[in-house]
Amino acid sequence: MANNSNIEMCARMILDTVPEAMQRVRSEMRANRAEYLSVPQFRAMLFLGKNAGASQSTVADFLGLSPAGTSAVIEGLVGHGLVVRSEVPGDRRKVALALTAKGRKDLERTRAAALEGICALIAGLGPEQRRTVAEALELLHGALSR
Amino acid sequence: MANNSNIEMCARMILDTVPEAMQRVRSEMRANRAEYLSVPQFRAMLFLGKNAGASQSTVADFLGLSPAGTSAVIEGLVGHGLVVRSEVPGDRRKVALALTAKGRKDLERTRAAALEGICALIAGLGPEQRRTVAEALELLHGALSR
DNA sequence: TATTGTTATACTCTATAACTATA
DNA sequence: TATAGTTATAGAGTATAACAATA
Repeated sequence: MANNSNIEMCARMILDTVPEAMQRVRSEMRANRAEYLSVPQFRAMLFLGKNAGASQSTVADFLGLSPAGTSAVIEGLVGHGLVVRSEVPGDRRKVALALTAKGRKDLERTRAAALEGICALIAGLGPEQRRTVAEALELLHGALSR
Repeated sequence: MANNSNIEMCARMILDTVPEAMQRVRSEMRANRAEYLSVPQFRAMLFLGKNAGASQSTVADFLGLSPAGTSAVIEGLVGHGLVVRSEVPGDRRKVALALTAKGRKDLERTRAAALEGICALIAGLGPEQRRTVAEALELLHGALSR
């Protein structure tokens, strides 16, 4: 019962705070020179920055989107010249995705701007409070990844 | 410099984890009988459940949306018969919003289902880990609300 | 048959701009 | 002039379903 209230309070905080934080992250991204990159597009680029040559279904898994949705997100990035699709020798169904030179440059800039904006949002927290937040988000990330 | 790395790591965790958590919250809501309520619509209803008679601009502040966007969200709720608009005596520009009886009933059901879904997501965490997460989200909520 | 990806469709989100009505 | 809200418009996000190509 104490256990029950514990887990429910945690769930309530997630329901209250995650959408709020998401709104702010999105606003920060738009405000800080990332006008033409949506959050899913940005996340796809972050993933491709670390996983060059990934297939579209791999990206879909990472983004948590349907194949159709992922296709649309990637299509936008290709349209902006940030990502290229190429064939995978050996399995002609698959598409290998990678950042272009422009994509890598823009990712770097956007990433720095987004981080700066988020730093501004949490500037009011003290060092150990930030440590608590970082630790908790790591826990949450682990729980959601399973 | 240690300070700098601390704040930047926290920002990086936010950028990594908040969108991921948002995806899962949305999926849970859709899966658990809340098919016809989007996250912003649900949040608006939660707010109106505690702030009956609120004006649309008050809801806009809470949601972090523009007046136009808020108008659209509310329009959807009115269309589903979950919210009613009424006049404010004394200032005929304003609109007072409130849940209908159906709205209150659906909110209760949706809220329970959403919490249950989120509880399932974090079931893998231990009690003190959940306490850390809840505490951190409270800190984050406080930081974002300023 | 199962997998990878696309196209079609539909509804919602989100923003900006222009507008009406009221204060 | 300033505020509350709506309408118009546009580009993304997100889902499902139907499809083509490949394995």
